[in-house]
Amino acid sequence: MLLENGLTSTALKAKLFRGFSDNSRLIILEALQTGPLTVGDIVKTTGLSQSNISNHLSCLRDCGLVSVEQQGRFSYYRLSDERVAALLNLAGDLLAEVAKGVYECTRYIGPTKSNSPEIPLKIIAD
Amino acid sequence: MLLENGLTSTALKAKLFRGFSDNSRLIILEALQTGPLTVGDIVKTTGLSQSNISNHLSCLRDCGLVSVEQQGRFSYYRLSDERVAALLNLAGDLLAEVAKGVYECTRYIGPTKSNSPEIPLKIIAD
DNA sequence: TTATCATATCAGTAACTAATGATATAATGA
DNA sequence: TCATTATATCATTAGTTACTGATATGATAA
Repeated sequence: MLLENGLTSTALKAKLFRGFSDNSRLIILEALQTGPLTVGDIVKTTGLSQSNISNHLSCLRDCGLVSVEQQGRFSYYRLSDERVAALLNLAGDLLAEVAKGVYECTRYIGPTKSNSPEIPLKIIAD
Repeated sequence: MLLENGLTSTALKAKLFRGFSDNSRLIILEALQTGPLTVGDIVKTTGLSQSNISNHLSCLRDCGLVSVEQQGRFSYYRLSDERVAALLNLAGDLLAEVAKGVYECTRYIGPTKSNSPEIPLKIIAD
């Protein structure tokens, strides 16, 4: 389907998946699966820098994956819909049963610098 | 959870989502939702170049999202599991009802060169 | 007001990756 | 064998993007 702006629905879907495809964003989304959190809470639980988290939250908010509620100086973030969590869980199932190869995949979908282990990849399941 | 190689399950999940986060890969996956196709079939239906498609298929195959069956000179590719299609469909639901903002989002999750419309983005839903 | 706290914004940089074009491999048919 | 077909591989390049550090905004309290 071609939309009025020239983007196909497939291109939009790819953009949506990009929201989930970054390690830091995924860490944030999974932290929010436990319930609403302030930015400070997320800083504490994830160890990511404040500006990094704010940048990602801005992105996730614009895309509609999370929502915010202001309370004084605090911003409470939460997942905007239970289907966001459903997508995360379905991906977990895929990872466990279907997409085990992701573990060893270093082509295109390579580990980012911050996640690169010094030790070489090693298969722990057979 | 920290795995033996230093990768967390969250980092693995991010890698998995990257398989779905590229426009060309998604075009290929959605083409395969109609059934098994050869590389040549995918070239015809998508208009992408052969080497580009082969590169992406190699990636998708390594990760376990698609599987191949060789028949003579032809390689028949198909989605490896119905849950791959399920994830695509769930993303479609999210796009329609929750993540409408992706449409306008130009921060981080920006349109790639090949998908950039010359005309500016315009909201068609209110 | 002034200081402090919580969060947001932004430019610059380093790193990542998709696409191309050339080439390699491998199977089939003449 | 030689030509053709189908697919795979690979280096290069151009474009994308995550992170940092500095700064801005805005709310609360002293």
